[in-house]
Amino acid sequence: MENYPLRFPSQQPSASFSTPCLSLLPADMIGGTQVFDTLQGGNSAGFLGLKDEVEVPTSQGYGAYQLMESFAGSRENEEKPSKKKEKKVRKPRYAFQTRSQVDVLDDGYRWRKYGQKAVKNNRFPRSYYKCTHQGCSVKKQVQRLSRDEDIVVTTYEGVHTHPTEKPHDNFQDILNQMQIYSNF
DNA sequence: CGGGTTTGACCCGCGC
DNA sequence: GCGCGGGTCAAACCCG
Repeated sequence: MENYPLRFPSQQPSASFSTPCLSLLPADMIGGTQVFDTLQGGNSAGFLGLKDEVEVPTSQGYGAYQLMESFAGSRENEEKPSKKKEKKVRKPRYAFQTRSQVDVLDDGYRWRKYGQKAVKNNRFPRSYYKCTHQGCSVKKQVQRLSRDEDIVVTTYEGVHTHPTEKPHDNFQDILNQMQIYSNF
C-alpha cells in the first residue's frame, strides 16, 4: 500500500527547476527577516512560521509570520529521557512553501534522506532529510500538499553552523536566475 | 567501494 | 492501557 500515485523525479537531489521557486536561498537567509518580501514578487513562496504542525492555509497561504528569534540553544536536544530538565526542547521549526514541480529544492546544502512517511489525509509522502555536514544536525522535511499538489512545503529544523557547500554565487546571480525563470 | 536512498521496524507522545 | 500517527533507525539496496 505504499503506492504513491505520482512520484516525482526522485533520482537526484538537485533536480533542475522547471518552475520558478526560491530554491537558491541559503538557509541562513531564512533566519533573516524580510528576505521574503523581496521574493514574493514572482513566486508564491511564503513563510509559514514555526508551527509544530505544518498545516497550510487553504488558499495560497502567504502566511508571512514573524520568525521566532530564539534560535539560541538549538544545537542539540541530546537529552536522555531520564533528565528532568526541559524535556524535549523541540527545536524551532520554520517552514515555507514553494510552488514547484520538484520535491526537493536545492538550497545549497547537502542532504541525506533518512526517512519517508505517509501522511494522513495526504496522498503524498513526507520525506525527512538531514544535513550531511559533520556536526551539523539540521533537518528538514519536505511535503507536498494534496490540496494543491503544486505546492511543496519545506520545513527546516535547526540552523546550519557552516557555509553552504555549493559555490552558489552571489545574490546577484540568484536574482538573475529568478529573472530568467520569471520569463515564463 | 563509498555515499545516498528505500523501506519496514521501532520508538514515543498523545488522545481516547 | 492501547492504538494511532509522526519521527527516526538501520540494514539492504542502488548507483556513480
